[in-house]
Formats: sequence, structure tokens, C-alpha cells
Amino acid sequence: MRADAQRNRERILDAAEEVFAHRGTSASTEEVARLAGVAIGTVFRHFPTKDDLLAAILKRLLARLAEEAAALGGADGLHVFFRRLVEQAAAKRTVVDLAGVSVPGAVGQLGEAVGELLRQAQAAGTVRGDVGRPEVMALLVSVCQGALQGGWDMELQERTLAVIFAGLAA
Amino acid sequence: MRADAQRNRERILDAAEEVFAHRGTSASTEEVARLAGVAIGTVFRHFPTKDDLLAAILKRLLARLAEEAAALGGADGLHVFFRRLVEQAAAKRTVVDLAGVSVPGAVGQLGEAVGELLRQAQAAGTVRGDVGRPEVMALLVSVCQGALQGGWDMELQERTLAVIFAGLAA
DNA sequence: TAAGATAATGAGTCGAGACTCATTTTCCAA
DNA sequence: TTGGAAAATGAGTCTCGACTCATTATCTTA
Repeated sequence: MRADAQRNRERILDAAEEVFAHRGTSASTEEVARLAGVAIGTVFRHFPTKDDLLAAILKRLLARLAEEAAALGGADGLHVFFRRLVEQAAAKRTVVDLAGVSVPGAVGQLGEAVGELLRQAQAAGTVRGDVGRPEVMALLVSVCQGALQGGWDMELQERTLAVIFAGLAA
Repeated sequence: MRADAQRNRERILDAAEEVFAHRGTSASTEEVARLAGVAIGTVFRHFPTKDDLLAAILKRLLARLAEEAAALGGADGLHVFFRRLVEQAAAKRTVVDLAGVSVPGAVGQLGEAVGELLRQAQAAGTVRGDVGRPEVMALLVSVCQGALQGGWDMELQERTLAVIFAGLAA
């Protein structure tokens, strides 16, 4: 791959992440191109359809989250991760909007990391033993969606998470 | 209002609810007209913009939910309502998609009804006293969103709600 | 029942945004 | 350097869906 192509690909991904985070996935490809400082044709050379572009940034986002999750651990790693995700969701739209797009494997990777956080929390006695990974993932997704939608303030976020943490607690 | 106009208005609302529930709010007005057995111009005579149509069915939906909530009560009325909402969300998309549209008053009405359910549950000792209406509403919205997105099966739904109920429990 | 008001019709306008491609520019290997 | 392959450009095409309006049909009241 030529050097300029590589560079532009990165720029486009960065711009897309920014634009879609603020305006939602219905923002136009044109706008992404403008922010990336690139012609629209260039965007479509790298990502033949808009969905390809969305899938690419979703993959990046999920990988990044999985990495973050993997870096945490201990008794309250799961709690920290929960809180962090919700904060991101409230600020940006991307992760949440993207649920329609499918990126084989990427979700699984995040699931693994969350599963590990859950295991550690259970080992530390912070979380009940009979809670499974699926419902933790479901709760994560739900709360992100809710936070995005409702535009929660800090207090509401705390109170809502408090209920969920209480439900998870041993 | 002429009799035919009244009849068509109802047909359009019913059709819109059906169409948007299945295909999401991005379904075309054309399709609503087709299902209602009416020309597209008729839809726009009754609802000048698509948003007006969306607002109208949202208002109906919220009123219906508020009514349902008001009809419940007792120690586990809140739990029943939770479960019912989540089931609806998993089957239809409308309520959830519509979060962008605003219908002054309608949400407040639902909030009242849920607040009453919460009060009764707390009086019966089924729910902790320090839980407030805002976080209950937030949880409701979140779980509906999550269920819609994730296409939860029965088991996942139960397990997820179990965590939340445990968090609410006294 | 007939006139006039109200409503329905649906082909057509308009704008937006995804995507194309002939042309021009940039890179890089020899 | 330079030739040719790879990439970028951006005006233009195409589709889709919201919305309009001149015309036709239907209701209702006197």
C-alpha cells in the first residue's frame, strides 16, 4: 500500500469516528470526507460502501474497549468498566448507533474481556456467583443505550448504576 | 370533521404503528399509506410532516402504557410492568426508536403512573425505600433499548431482569 | 337532491446523500 | 530522473423518500 493511501485511510477513520460520534451514523459521507481533508471519492476508494466504513470504525472501537477491559481487573474492575462505558455513551453516539452493523469476531473479543472481569469480581466476592456473562453484557448494552437516549446527568447515572451494582452484589 | 376523514385518520395511525413497529421509524410514509389503503396525499393532509405522524403514534403509545401502568398495582405491579415493557420492546421497535421525537406531557403521564407503582411496591416492602422514580424510569428505558438491540431470548431476559429486580429489592 | 365545502388522489417536484468514473495528481522502483 | 502504476479528485448520476397541488371524488347541510 502506498504511503499516501495509508495516511488517508487513517485520516478517514479518525474523521469518521469524530463525525459519527457527534451527529450519529446518519451523518453524510461527504462530511467525513470534508473533516478528513480528502475528496469524497477517496473515502469510497478505501471503503466501498458506507456500511464498510461503519464496520471499520466499529471494529476499532470494540477492539479499543476490549483492550481497556483487559487492562482492568481486581475486585472492582467490572464496576470501573461499567462506569467508563456509560460515560462514553453519554458523550458519544457511535458505539450505540452501530448495533445494526455486524463485525464478526469483534464483539466476541469484548465479551471475553468482560467475562474475565466478571470472573475476577466473583473471585473477589464483589459479585454474586450465579451471574453470567450474557446478562452482564446485556446490562452493559442496555445502560449505554439508556444513557445515550436519556442524556443522563451525573446524579442519575450514579443512582442507576447503584441499582445495577446492588443487583450484581453478593 | 367529516366522517371519512375521521375514519382515515384512524386507519393511518393504525397502519403507521404497524409499519414503524416492524421496519423502524425509517420506513417510508408511502408504505404507511399503502397499508392504510389511502393515497400518500391523504397521509400528509392529516399529518403535515412525518414527524407529526411519529409524534401522534408516540402519544398514543405512551398514553396506552400509562393506562396499563395505572391499572396495575400492589406489591409486584412494578415488576409486572417492567416485564411487559421489555417483552413489547423485543417484539416491536417503535417506542424505542421514537426517543428523538418529543411529545410534551405524554412522558410525564407515564412517569406519574410508574411513580405510583414504585410507591406501592415500596409500601409493600418489595422495593427499597431509597430508590427514586428517575432511576426506575432510566432502567426501564435502558432495558427496553437493550432488549430491542440485542434480540434477547426469554432466558436472557429473565436473567437480566433478575439482576435489576435484585438491585431494587429491599 | 343539489350546491358548496371538505377530503382524497397520485403524478410530479425537490433535495439529500450514496456511489461512479474520466481525468489529473502523486508516488516509487528501476 | 522518469514511466507507469496506484491513488486522489470532484462534478455528475441515480435512487429514494418527503412533501405539493391541480384535479376529482365524497360528504353534508339546507
